[in-house]
Amino acid sequence: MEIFLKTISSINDETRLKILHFINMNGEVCVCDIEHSFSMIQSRISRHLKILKEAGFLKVDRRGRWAFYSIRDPLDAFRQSILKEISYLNTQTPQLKEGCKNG
Amino acid sequence: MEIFLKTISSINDETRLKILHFINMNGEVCVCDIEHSFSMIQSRISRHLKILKEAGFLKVDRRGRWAFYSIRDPLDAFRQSILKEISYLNTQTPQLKEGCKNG
DNA sequence: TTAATATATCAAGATATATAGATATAGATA
DNA sequence: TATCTATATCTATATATCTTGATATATTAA
Repeated sequence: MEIFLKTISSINDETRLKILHFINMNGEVCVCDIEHSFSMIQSRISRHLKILKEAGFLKVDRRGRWAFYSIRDPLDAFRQSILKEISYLNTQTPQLKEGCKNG
Repeated sequence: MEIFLKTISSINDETRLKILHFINMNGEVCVCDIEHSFSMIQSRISRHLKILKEAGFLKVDRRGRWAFYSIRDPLDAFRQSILKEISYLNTQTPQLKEGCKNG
């Protein structure tokens, strides 16, 4: 029950739905890429990513000073069905903008 | 997006998950049955039922002074997958208690 | 019509969540 | 070491949601 509610509440937010869809479309991205693509301050992005990670949708790979987020793989059938449903929504996702000062 | 968020926020609540599962197990029930089975005040049940109905999970059939709620049929694949996922949760559902003074 | 039952809605207080801005941590580089 | 970049976390405020109790509406029965 707790895990289910954590999963559900993680997608009960338009910003997180957009971030999730953005990562699903673009593959592995770092926090500053999302920050600049969405024009949102870093603390906000970071907080949402944490929630999506703890809900089982995302994984992080830390390389150097960057944290690369991507869709967790393998993903169970229920979370997959949620991702599919989100992809059906007509939500406009921003273009990927490389945001980091050092590539 | 709006409809999706309405669907998601409707199941982002433990009470509603239990009510939804209860109806899924017991078929058609009236408000006072739920009220007495859950030992919750009527306004609370009524409010949650409205939210679940507007989220597309339930339908109402008004007969006499009673409102009978049941799972909407047909139900789309996504909401079906949610119901299935809820049925997997180890949530203890109360026994059905007929709550109305006149049967 | 009057009263009782069933349900819906409203209003106020309590709790949860999102946001921005500030601060902390950690790796890279000079 | 000192500094810069990237990310995470904390705090305060704003906003949304849940709960209860009161009230409103509708149906049935006396």
